[in-house]
Amino acid sequence: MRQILVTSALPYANGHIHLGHLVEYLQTDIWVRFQKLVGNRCVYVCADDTHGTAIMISATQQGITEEELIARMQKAHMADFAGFDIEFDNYGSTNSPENREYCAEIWSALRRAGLVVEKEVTQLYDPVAGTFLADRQVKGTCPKCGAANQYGDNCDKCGATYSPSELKNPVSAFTGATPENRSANHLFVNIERLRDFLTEWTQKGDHLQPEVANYLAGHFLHEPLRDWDVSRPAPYFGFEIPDSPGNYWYVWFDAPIGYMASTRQWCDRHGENFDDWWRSDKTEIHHFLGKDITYFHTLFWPAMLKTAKISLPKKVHIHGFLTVGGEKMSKSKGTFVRAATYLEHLNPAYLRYYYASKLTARVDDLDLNLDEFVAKINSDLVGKVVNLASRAAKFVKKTGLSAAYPDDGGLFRQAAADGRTIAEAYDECDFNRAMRQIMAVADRANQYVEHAQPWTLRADAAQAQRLQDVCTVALNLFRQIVVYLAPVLPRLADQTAELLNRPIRHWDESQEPLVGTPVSKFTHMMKRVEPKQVDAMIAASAEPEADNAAAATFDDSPEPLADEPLTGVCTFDEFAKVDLRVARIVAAEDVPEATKLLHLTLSLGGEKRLSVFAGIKGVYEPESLVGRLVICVANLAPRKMKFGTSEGMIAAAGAGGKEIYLLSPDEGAKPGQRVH
RNA sequence: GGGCCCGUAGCUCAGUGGUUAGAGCAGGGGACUCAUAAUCCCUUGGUCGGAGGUUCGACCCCUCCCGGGCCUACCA
Repeated sequence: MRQILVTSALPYANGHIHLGHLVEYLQTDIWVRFQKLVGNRCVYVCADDTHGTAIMISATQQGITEEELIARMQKAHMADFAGFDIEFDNYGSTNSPENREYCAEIWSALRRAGLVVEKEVTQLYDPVAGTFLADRQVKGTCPKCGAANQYGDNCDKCGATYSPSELKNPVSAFTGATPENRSANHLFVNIERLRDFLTEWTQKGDHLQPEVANYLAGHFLHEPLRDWDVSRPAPYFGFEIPDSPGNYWYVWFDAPIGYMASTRQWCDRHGENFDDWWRSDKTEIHHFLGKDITYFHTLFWPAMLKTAKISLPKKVHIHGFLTVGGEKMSKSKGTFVRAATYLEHLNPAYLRYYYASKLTARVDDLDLNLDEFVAKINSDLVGKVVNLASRAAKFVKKTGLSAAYPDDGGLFRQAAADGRTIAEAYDECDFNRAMRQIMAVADRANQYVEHAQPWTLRADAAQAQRLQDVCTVALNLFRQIVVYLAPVLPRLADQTAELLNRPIRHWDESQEPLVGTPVSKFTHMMKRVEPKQVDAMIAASAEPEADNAAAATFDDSPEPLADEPLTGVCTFDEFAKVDLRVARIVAAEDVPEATKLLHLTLSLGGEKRLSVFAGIKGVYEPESLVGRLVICVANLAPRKMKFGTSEGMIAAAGAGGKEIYLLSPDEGAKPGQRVH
């Protein structure tokens, strides 16, 4: 039995999980579930990556503390992962005491090894945000062609390159302030001194995919490795460096250490010894990550681990990016789909299978083609796999499976033997190959049913035994397929366990046929995907194209959002409970005894009226309201008030007091229409 | 500006320095009706992005070009 520790890259706490992230978490989760299913001891840890300038600035813009921001985002991330059946053994945060502890430990090892050097760095500084800026965080007018709103390093329009100080009208991308030059001392790690080790480790021992090893050899290791800048001056959201007050560890220093910190939390919860997992040959460590962060994990991270005498990863599995319809994900096209949005429209099993069917052990990008997505789910999962149970189960509902496994022409044995190559494909992360082989088993099973014609057998009472046998074969082949698919489709495995009254706990359940068990009533295990559902998801994800030039001229204050920060995620179902309607105010009268209330009568068209008390007295005159359209909550539970019962609520923005702004629909809206 | 990856049938992808380049889906024809318009049988379809080169021989090696995606820009 292998003992395996698995990580996925830590998602940054500055944004929500989207379909691109899920390539990695699903790939990892499938691999982990496979390892657990075959009986290996496997622990899967992850955490939110919470430090850095971007978090600091976001928090300021939202008017909340960094801690609040990262706590909210962690909650959202964990909900998204759970929604996709991604099961971490521990999900931590880089802003944890455990992480600080391991950062200090590795840091002192780097110091002891004499690898830390100090150098002065001159950088652009944003005096308003009070923070240093990378070149990319400065924008201005291109000095060559005059194109507006270009980054501080080169021009997208004419391709010219320059330094940020050459930009005309340079501004901070965060605050719009004019940046200035400032110098500060930074701490660097001299990894050139570990060149021999890094060359050996990256080029030998199968720790990396071949293309990754080649890339490193050609791109980094052919020249002296530059010192790695691992500190940032205050203010910075992160951990202050103990022996360098006023300096903080750069987010990329403490992020991978978060793998250890998260493991530590798991160990503490389970009475495990941390050193058995990170300082022992008996544990294999596997990292899964995207190609953009290759060098952090294949040069700096091994260098840190080596120096601190901590276990090196056995394998770093690097994957490509997600494209949708062959293109980069786009917010304006609606292909930048958040995990939460997907879950409102589609079953997570669909995406799990689709990605599995496309993932290989290589670094290639993965394309999500939406038409193919629909076709593949309907054809493979519903048409081939679930169909097997669907066409056989009801014939044996009364009898259960045969007492002895009948002659099936060697089909079960063949598929059992296929389990070995399927398992190999899983273990090598070649899920595409595994899925192809599993579907081949499903094809053979459908051919078998076609040939055996249970629908003919059932018409002849003398063939009852034969009918039961045929269905026993069909259901066993189905179950075998479900075992093979269990890492990808855990819910299907559970449903199958219920149908056949036998849990699926181990890969080896695919090796012996199941006989003599009762068969439960068959219910649909997975619905076909309707293209309409996919369209709805894309429509829900589409954001109008932001015109950068125009956006720059708006100068909306961040205060309203800061005063009332965004609330937690609301699912579509929750939102759908609120029935918002267009309504016409047909009567409005003062309530003399009340200080804030007006009594409004709303028409939803036809005879439908709602009597509503609204707290807008003194802001709107009753006469001016009659005839206008508003948006109301039409299904709000009626509420008894001092002056009568209020049957709804009209929607308005503003802080209250004199600041109340009723919402109006655009022209053409009709009373009674629902707001979606 | 530097670099990486990809470009094989309509779509998504396998594939090996060597006989007639494969699969799934889609398309066409037929069968069946147990099943979520599912299944089964047969079948159309590719000058392997383009141009050179190496080789007895290249889709697979080299060069250049074109197209697509991505990373990075001296805090790699």
